[in-house]
Amino acid sequence: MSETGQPAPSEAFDRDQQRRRKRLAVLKTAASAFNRRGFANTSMDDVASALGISKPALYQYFKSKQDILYECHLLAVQHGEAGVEEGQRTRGSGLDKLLAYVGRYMHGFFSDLGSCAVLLDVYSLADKHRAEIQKRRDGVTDAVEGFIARGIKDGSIVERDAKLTALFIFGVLNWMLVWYRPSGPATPAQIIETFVSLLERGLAARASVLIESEPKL
Amino acid sequence: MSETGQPAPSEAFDRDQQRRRKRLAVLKTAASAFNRRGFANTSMDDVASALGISKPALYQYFKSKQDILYECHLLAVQHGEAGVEEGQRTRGSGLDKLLAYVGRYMHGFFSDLGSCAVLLDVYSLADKHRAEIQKRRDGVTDAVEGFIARGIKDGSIVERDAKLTALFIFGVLNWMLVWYRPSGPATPAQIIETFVSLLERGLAARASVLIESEPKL
DNA sequence: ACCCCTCCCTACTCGCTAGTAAGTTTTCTT
DNA sequence: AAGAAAACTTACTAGCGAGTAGGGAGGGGT
Repeated sequence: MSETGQPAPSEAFDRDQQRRRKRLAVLKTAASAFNRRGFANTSMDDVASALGISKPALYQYFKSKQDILYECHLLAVQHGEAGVEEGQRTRGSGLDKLLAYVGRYMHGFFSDLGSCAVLLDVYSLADKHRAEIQKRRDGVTDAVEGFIARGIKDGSIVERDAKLTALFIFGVLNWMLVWYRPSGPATPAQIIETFVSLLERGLAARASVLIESEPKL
Repeated sequence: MSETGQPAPSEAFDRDQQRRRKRLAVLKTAASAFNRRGFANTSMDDVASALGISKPALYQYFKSKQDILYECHLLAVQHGEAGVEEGQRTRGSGLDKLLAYVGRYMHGFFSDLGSCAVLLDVYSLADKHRAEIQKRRDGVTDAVEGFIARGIKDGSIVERDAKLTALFIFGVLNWMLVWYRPSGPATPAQIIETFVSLLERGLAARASVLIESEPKL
């Protein structure tokens, strides 16, 4: 009926496809620069010349500089929320749920977006956007604290302040955005394995992980 | 001999003293704002009105906005270096040295400067200052990695990548600057205790800490 | 009483950059 | 081939904020 009648624009190089790819390239380039040098220290001209185009070309894909930042934050918070869902889905102790969250979040962070996400510079967002991001972040924080509180109750996590423990974990995770470069020496898999086991040993009430390595001497 | 002959300006209200106190107030106010909202989002007018004075008054104490940032970074890196010295002074395993570093750093962070330190926005520094700060930070990083490597060798730290482990720790420590408020619910002592024991358990080859809590069930 | 020094104010300048206007090249359609 | 739409360019505008000029108030020394 109301279909526009286009014969499914076929091939891999139709207009919209290209447009989306270019848009993503802008997002990635900008995010990388934002993470490296900071949002305010990155001009739109910087982003443009990094892509080999001129500034106004950027405005075909994003309404404003803040809009780019907003989408970066959206991606980051979506990964957080995906991690929370993973934790809720996971059957087991509070610790199991927590580690499921951490694993899912890190996996998302590394895989699908190089490092499009930004965490700092929330304040650079327009009030309306900032409120939304803050609220969704708070949701993630609450859920993670919930996993920890549950773990403390069920005995899988050694007794400790749930809020402080959450801040400990967020520190580890958020700092990745500052130092991680896809070109760096460590592979995502190594990073995930190291960090998860550091957290697991630090939190676990039972020293289950100790088994895997014989004591030296 | 070459003393200026002033009869030691006596009391608590001599000129220089007041000046230094005002200067410190500027530094603390600015640093707090920088940490909260970011360097670029904080105008000199903001800082001034937070102190109840006008912008040009600030320029009596600091040459430029960047100068304030530079001193914040100096304070931060000095605490890092003090931690490294503490670690080097400490006799014992690599783990002991590492934990001495962490403890000293956190203690310095909380006590003497509320939160004057800034870590992000290194890029907002002038090139010359940035180079210095980066270099000194690299020194701290190397030393911490050294503690970890030593701990891996002497068996006090469970085998793991020293660089990644250092990044894990720096994440925890650096993120404090973002969330810590002196007015917050947790006391510095609680935070130090919780974080140090989380790190110790995560890193230690022997589960020495387990002794302190009876297994539940 | 006078001067001078410190401190701080109001009222500017000037550079930098986000965003826009208007024209040009490219690319798809028919 | 013609024409229209999309993509991108150069050349601007406008506003924000760091830093400054220059003046005024207060206090301590002589």
